[in-house]
Amino acid sequence: MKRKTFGPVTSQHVAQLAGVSQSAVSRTFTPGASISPATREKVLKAAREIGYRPNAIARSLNTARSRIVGVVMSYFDNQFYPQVLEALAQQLDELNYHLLLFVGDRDGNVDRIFDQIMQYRVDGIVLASVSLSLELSEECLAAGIPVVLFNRSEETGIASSVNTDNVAASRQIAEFLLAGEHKRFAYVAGVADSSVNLARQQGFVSTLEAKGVQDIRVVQGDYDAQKTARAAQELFSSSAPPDAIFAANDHMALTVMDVARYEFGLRIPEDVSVIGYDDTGASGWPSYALTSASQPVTAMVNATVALLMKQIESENIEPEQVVVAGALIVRHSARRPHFGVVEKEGLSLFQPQEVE
Amino acid sequence: MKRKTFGPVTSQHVAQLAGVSQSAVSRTFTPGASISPATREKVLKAAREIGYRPNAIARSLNTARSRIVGVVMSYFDNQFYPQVLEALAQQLDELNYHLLLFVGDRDGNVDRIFDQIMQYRVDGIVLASVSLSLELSEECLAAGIPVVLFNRSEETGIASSVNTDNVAASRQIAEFLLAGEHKRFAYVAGVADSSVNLARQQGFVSTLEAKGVQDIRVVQGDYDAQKTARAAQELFSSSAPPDAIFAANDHMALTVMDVARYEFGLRIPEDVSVIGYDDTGASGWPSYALTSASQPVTAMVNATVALLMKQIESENIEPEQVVVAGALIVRHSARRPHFGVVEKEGLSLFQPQEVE
DNA sequence: CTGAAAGCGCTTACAG
DNA sequence: CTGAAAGCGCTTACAG
Repeated sequence: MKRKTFGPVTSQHVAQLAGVSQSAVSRTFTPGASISPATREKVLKAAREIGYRPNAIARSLNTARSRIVGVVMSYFDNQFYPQVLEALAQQLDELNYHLLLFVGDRDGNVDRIFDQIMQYRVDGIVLASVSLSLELSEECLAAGIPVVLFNRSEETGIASSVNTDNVAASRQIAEFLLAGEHKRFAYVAGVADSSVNLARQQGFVSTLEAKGVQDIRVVQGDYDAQKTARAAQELFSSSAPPDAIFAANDHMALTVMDVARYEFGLRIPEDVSVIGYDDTGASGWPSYALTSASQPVTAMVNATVALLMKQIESENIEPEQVVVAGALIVRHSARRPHFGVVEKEGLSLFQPQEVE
Repeated sequence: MKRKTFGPVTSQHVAQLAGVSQSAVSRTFTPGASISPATREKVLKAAREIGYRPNAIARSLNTARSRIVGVVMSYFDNQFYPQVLEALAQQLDELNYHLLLFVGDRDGNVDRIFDQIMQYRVDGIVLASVSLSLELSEECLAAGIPVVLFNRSEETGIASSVNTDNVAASRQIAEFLLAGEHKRFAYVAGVADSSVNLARQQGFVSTLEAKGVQDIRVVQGDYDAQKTARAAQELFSSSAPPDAIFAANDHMALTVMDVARYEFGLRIPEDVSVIGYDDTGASGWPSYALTSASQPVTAMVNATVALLMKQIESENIEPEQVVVAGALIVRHSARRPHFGVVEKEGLSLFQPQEVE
């Protein structure tokens, strides 16, 4: 005697039990299909009785919609990404889409991931992986599947993307530090050719230079804790160590803080100010109290999902670059200037009067 | 003129181009199927030419294997889970399985998730969600789909599970604290009826009681940062505050440390020792240097995937409870005893000689 | 080794 | 509103 509960239950079984055609069963589970309340009820009852659920796989085969979106992500160490993933899963779920997760491996094996994505005929994909974004997005676009780049962009403007205004926010950080009367500046860079790193570095450095600051040091953290620690050590052991450091993201900024305090005995912000980018959970922990440019997860994910849905629905894919508004969240890791910091909803923000 | 690249490419198209039957195409993409090298080559060439990739959806329809495993997870704030997710995605990918992510929502809406899972005919599911594990696992088991509970278990032993030895590890924590000559103990509990919380509390409290310790305080942190902060405040503002606190996981332990230091000006470990469970990334950061019972992510995920595969392959599901070995990682958040701490591979572990 | 054909569980024109 | 039937893109006995 088999222990199997019932084996797979199909619409046929339900039809039989309800005494209707298989089409009728299908229709009662297809929103908007034409079906009388009476037969609908019969079907529903039968379905409940034998525990029937439409087979989504079979459905996608003829609708040519899988209702699956692929998410390519890596760098889970950076709390920003898990936060994004959680929000993405929830929002997608509300729209009855599902999330197939691909972890970009360090080898940057684009082809393999692309292959998998294509095989599952995902309806869309969001690329939030550090490295392999560009190639992958081109391939997907070429294959006609909607893509949105998350927290990254590419020059050609061929793909849609969602970002905060990296240049503007980094300029603001420079101004904040300048207003705090810092003298020796350093930038801890992420992976050198990542779009957000480029934008942040440019916004920061060019603003400082415009104000006549010289000798801005740039070291490579590459979004990696170990490399960042080494970069920080290099900075702090130099003859004229910086008194103001902007790290391209929070994860690196926290590492810089730890090195400063525990390896060099520096006080923050008395001896050195540190600012990050992301405003990720740990940045708010009192042990760090990191001043950081926020990337509003919910708003960014909202925009991403909206973009994706629009593209999935409309045939022709019109690329769109969305920029979500962030703010410079002021905490205690950087000396505060004497002006420009305002209180808002329990947070301190840097919002100097725009003068020009 | 349409801009579409080619539209969906099917095995039919390839067959035509290669001058073979559609079956032949199918066979060249089915490992182990009987096909001559010659026609295989023809097919591969044609496939490459028009960019063909087998449709995984269609395939699963007749193999009755989706090669998808569902992962139900929540509580992404706790870094342990993102770490697990990343490892899971990678290991599954190596076996050519895919990961469909479900985020258990706060409302504990089991039915909805179960519904989605069933609709996609996932081949297996891993439950790593705090709340809704039990009901969900029962439903899935009843439906005949392999389940493994991750970092949780249930009494009936009907479902497979992967855990560390929560009772033993918590007993060890008690002994460590005792050896450090602490006097007033407290336990910060997770969600009261979660299996791991129960086990940790029991291991900790019963060991202390056996040694004659009285007045062990238990407060509820519920795996929630806010509640944990309140619980810690309660602890520290009492007349005889504890000098030794074990929090059911690292995430809560870090919060306790922050409250102790920044709200009560306590020194750690001079005034109070704090120990956690998980040995999650942030615990190693110098700002915390949390002493914690480790949950080896890779080993646990290995075991999970192995269990899942075994169950997917064999028809009858033999539930199995796997216990992965952890260790008490000694850092600086708790006073060290004068014996029992050994150095191993750059880490300090608590390994007193077993006497009894 | 190979092809014709049935079938996986659905959706969706098409007639009625 | 309803059912019979074709078809989605594959896999897999079955004959040869």
